[in-house]
Amino acid sequence: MKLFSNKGFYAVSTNLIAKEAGVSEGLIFRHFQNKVGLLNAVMQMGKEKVEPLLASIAELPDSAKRVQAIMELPFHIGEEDYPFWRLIYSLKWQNDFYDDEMSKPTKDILVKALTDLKYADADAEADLIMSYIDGFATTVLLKRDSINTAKLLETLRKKYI
Amino acid sequence: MKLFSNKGFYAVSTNLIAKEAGVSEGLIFRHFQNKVGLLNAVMQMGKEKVEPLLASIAELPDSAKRVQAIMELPFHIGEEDYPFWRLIYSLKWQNDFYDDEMSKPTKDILVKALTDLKYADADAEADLIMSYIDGFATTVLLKRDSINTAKLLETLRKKYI
DNA sequence: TATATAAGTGAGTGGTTACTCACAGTTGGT
DNA sequence: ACCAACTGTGAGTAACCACTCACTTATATA
Repeated sequence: MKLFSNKGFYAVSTNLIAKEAGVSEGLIFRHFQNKVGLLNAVMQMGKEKVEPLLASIAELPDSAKRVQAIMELPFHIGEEDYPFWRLIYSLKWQNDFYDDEMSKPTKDILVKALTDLKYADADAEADLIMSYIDGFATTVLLKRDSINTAKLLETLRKKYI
Repeated sequence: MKLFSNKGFYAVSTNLIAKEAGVSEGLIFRHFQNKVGLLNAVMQMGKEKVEPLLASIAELPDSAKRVQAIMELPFHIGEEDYPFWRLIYSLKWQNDFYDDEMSKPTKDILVKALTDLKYADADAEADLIMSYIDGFATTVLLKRDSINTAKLLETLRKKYI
């Protein structure tokens, strides 16, 4: 996951992966059939870690808090999950792997919460917030060294809370 | 540019580039030395097209209009410039090519405009808007088929104007 | 302990990669 | 018309790619 997310799927060879993992190259193909199979397995692992987090947000009784929790998701990514999210976002930009469906559960939670809050056009509002999230994720994952993400979150909260 | 932006730098071979361009493979290396040289030339072309646009925004006398113009930049990308911007954003996610300096001129315009508008913390505010922009660009460049970007811009304007 | 199954290895495979180079054609100045 | 410099070609190259396979080692069950 670390290699894929840092260098990109095509830029990292199975030879390097095996070396970094301390196993033989052949083992990769016994377990995952091919390189894409390894990528899928790696993605599946990440997805299974994320799903319960999303489920816990969906269960929050306060609609406004649900919107807030979703919007602030990128700021609460743990250091250990950075490689996974970097991988997700970098794959977005490669035609072969782009999966539009992945963000749907998140948007659904948003639309429902915004409808509860009597927003006139909950769907359009949700699309806007989903765009924000992509932006926050980009900033947190790529610029955390050069900008203060805690301050960014603070500035965001002053606007919305 | 089209090939690099759709498939990613490492996923596209110089053989394919030459075929699509209708020239011999050797010509690529005569003109650009190596594959990275070609990428740089392609990026330089794009940058030179973008610079005058940014300069014209910087010259707007109304500070609020300058902020608005910057924030809405992704919504006004012409169809013909999509490949360039897709390339810029996809390269962001590859360690080898990430260039933090590229967005600096844009942020500088923002900080100056927000300072004129007497914002208490113009820098933090600018960082937030820069994040928004990354999000809008992601949406416009990747989801223009599945979501209505005109409506997204409309929803955004209702909030800020 | 015996045996079947699974996990792991590493040398080898054909195909592809970025890149080179000797050569051919085109251009522009005198 | 000549030459020098530039533009373009395509066959060739070593390195690397994802992937295979005959083989060895570890594990589980009875």
